Amino acid sequence: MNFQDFKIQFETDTPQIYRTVFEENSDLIKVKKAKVAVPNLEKIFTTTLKISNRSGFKGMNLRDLSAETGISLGAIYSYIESKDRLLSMIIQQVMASIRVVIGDRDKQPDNPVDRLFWIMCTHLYLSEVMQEWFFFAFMEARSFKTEGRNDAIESELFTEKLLADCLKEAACAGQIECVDPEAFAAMIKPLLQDWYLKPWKYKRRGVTVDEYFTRVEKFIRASL
Amino acid sequence: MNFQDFKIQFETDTPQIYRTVFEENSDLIKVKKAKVAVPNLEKIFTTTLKISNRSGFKGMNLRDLSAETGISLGAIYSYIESKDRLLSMIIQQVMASIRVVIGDRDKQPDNPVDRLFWIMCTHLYLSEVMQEWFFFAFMEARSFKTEGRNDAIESELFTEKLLADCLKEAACAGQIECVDPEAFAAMIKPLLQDWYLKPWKYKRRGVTVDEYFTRVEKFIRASL
DNA sequence: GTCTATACAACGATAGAC
DNA sequence: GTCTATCGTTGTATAGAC
Repeated sequence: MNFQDFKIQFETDTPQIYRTVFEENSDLIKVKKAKVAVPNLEKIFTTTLKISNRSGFKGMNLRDLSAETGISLGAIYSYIESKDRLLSMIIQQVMASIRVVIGDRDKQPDNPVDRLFWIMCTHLYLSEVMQEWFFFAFMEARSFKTEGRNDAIESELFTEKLLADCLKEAACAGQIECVDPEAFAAMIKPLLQDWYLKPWKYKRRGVTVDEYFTRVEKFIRASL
Repeated sequence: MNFQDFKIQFETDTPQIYRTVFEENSDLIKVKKAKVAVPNLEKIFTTTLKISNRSGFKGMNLRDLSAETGISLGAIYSYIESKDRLLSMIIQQVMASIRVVIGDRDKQPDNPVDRLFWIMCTHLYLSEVMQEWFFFAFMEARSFKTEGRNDAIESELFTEKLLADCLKEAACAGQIECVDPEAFAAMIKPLLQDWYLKPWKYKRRGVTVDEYFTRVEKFIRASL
């Protein structure tokens, strides 16, 4: 599977990420008609990501959000409970997406080495499709208070654990040599993160996701 | 050289990083006695880093800074021109430190492969000694307006270029095989950054800088 | 459901006494 | 040099008309 296939499948599988947001937060969203609410939620979320990724979530004020979405300040509060709640909604959505897409057992290959690279590849593809979301979650996770913070740490370790498990299993089966799977997994993670943390670098150099994956794969295989 | 040696040398070479700050900004710092100003600058800077790295620079307010430093709000303005200026002073200081310590031609080994690992090791050590500074610079660089932003990008690419140059030179000399030095250098960088971006992870697992360097070195050598 | 107008709190920054 | 008190602005959030 290449990125194009993934993108098409992602867009059909999850026709509206904003419909999910709408349904899961129906208690605090005052606008009840999906046909009205969903497009406005999309505007609010995408604009929040756009402004925040430029100057930080704390640096974005709701008047700017109102101006750029074209939705009045008062109306915005029909869609969000508070600014803080908007933050946690976004981060929760990112963590849920990772769990669903990368953690999907049905699609994971059985062979541990294949699974390792499947996870890496899928993570890269997902972070490309949701680049602004991933960037946002990484940058703003620390602003979370106590409970949310632990979730964020859990999430960081979730992918890493999946990777480490593949390495352990492959090492046991004698497919590869890997003395410290946990340490090795910890080195793969930042390579995946670089893709969504510095998109400007790779765009500037004209590197595509598929090319980037090939690089990382080659790099990793050399050490196994 | 191990980390202990580096740390001792760093602390004697740069007796007070805050004296440098004091001297280079004497035009806007209203307090003229070094004996008074330097310790207060230290309080202001270290506390800013502490609070900001918890909740972001925009999330820190000057009343909290005043409370935690024990310096009154009014007095703080004898040391900084504005909050924005405080931000840029910190980031400039980080970039200057990188240039001085990692860019020091006199200490760099001549052999390109040795130089590659010297740069990696020195970068790791410096980022350990100045962890809070590095973390801050990474997280807050985007808040910079126009001019400062370019500096931050320059700085990100500075280390990468040094690494790429080593790889090119080593490849030409036939010491290693490396088809795309630029791409390879771009993969080393995030491995160095992970050390100061997620210190909690490595502390929790009891991994030291020296151990981390050994891991990364082994990892890189396998691909050369 | 969406708007304008406004309440109220928090923040950066300054004035002026000591 | 350092303090307290305060100004003026900006920001989140709500009220109430349409």
